Amino acid sequence: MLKRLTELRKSKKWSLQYMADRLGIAKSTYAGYESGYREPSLESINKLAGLLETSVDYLLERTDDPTFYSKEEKSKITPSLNLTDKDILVCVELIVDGMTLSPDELQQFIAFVRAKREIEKRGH
Amino acid sequence: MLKRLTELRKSKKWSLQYMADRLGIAKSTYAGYESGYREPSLESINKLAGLLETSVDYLLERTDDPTFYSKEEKSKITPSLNLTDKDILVCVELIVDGMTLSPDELQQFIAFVRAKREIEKRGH
DNA sequence: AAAATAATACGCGTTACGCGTATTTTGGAT
DNA sequence: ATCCAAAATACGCGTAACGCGTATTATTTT
Repeated sequence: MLKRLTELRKSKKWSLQYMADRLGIAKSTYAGYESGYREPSLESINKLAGLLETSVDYLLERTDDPTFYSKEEKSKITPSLNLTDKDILVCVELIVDGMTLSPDELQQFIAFVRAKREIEKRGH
Repeated sequence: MLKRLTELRKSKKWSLQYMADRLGIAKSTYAGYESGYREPSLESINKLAGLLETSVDYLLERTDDPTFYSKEEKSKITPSLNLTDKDILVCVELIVDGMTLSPDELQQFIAFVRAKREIEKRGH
């Protein structure tokens, strides 16, 4: 039914005609998306998310968070830790069973992961 | 072309048949998605993102971040990480040699640390 | 090497997408 | 309140393409 299409379009005070023009489709076609009479193609839903500045997942109600970060923005805010960085423990505390991980343990862990991945590779 | 469908499916070592069964469609139909011969419906792409534990936006290449998490899960992020929390990877990406750590790898690591600590204890 | 499982290719019937157009509704100006 | 234009909703039709079954080819397993 894509009711969020309607919500977002109205919040921006855009008309069906305007939306249709931006997408390059007929007004009746776009109207069908909002009413649930028709389903947009993947390409169209992709454009729609861009136009409305949100995620496809929000339009499909897989999430309630309407914000969407571009590829560049994402890399700034997504918490991702490079464990191979030997100074990582200076910035963040890693805990197992309530006890802080020592630098030695981290080193051993990395060696462990590398060995395991090598074995898995050969397995193919 | 949805090449990420292929990537994620293979990384989980699932067959076309298995994917088709999980989605409730024919194998040839699903194969069409990966090859680009067919396009999945919104319902199917939604299920696919769920199955492959990622976002629709990632499947459609609107983002390069494969992780998908809800608002509540996001709020778990803190400067100190409890690796024993089985949902930790939902919030934070851990990287070794440029490759994201899988849940399996983290679990094995925790078991590894516990065993090592147990041995050290006996040494006293 | 044979058997089994997985992946790719193709033809066909039917769904439903997208369009144009017509009708109804809304909102602003007089 | 009335008129009018713009916006929204409804509907019929042609056809693109979806989904299926099945056949063929490739890959893995025993």
